[in-house]
Amino acid sequence: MAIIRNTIAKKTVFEIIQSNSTAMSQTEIFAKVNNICDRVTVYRILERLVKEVKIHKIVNINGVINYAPCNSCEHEQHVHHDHLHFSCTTCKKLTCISDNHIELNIPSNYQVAEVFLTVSGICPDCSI
Amino acid sequence: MAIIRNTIAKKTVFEIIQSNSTAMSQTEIFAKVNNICDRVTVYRILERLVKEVKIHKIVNINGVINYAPCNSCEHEQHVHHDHLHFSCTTCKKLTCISDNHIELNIPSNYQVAEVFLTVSGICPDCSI
DNA sequence: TATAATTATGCAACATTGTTGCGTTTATAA
DNA sequence: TTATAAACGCAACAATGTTGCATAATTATA
Repeated sequence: MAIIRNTIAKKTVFEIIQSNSTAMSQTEIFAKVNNICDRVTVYRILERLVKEVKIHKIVNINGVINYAPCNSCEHEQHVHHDHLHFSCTTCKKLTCISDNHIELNIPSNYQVAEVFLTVSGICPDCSI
Repeated sequence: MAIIRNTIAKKTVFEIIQSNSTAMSQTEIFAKVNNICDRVTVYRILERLVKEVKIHKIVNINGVINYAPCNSCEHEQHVHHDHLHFSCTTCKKLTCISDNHIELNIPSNYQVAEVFLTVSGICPDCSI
């Protein structure tokens, strides 16, 4: 029964993630917190926000971990975030696209937990 | 019109990737090359093999880049590798599962290049 | 065959991203 | 107001990936 504290740094980090239209990496987030806290603190805040299901992790196609708010999932009960992510090869931005129900053909001896679906290509902003 | 050389190190790296049932990270591959070359060379070989479409990159759910042979795609023409990857949360192994054709609902202003579909869970070997 | 051109390599150094330990500070509950 | 648990800063470390440059090896060409 850990007590959750809503510190200034945590609020700031969450607001930064929420106000951005695309998913953000720790580096991008840290660049926006204006040194109100240490970069290690940002890592720890992100960890906590993920645990509290306020944000979720998405791995970009280059291996960098990005974070996006869980807004679109709040009204539903699933924690799996099996929506689609679009990774722009030009601006490198990662965008969450509305839920996509997908049918998978996975052998029955595999126990499925989460589905990660990322599509790469060029986003509307970059295709002029 | 660069000339491609098939060096011992390159052959070895390719054979290691081909003979493994799951996708491998640079670290795992380097551990198997028995110091016949430097770790930087392994990185450069992997880069070349990807460019030559002999292997393909897959990002694991933890952000680590893995490499798998392009065998299953050779008889077809697509370079998109839009098959499914299974990422075991227990043994951390990444396995390529046979092609899965998936229907996506992506807004038309997004130009799709590649589809990355990774499912996490427990693989047959780990579910006893 | 000798030499030039190009590809591949090794090594060192660096960059980025993420983690851990520990002492200190701060917020919340009593 | 004080005790306690959560959050933080700092330093140090670890893993992964990159770059520059000199050298080695292979291929082309004279």
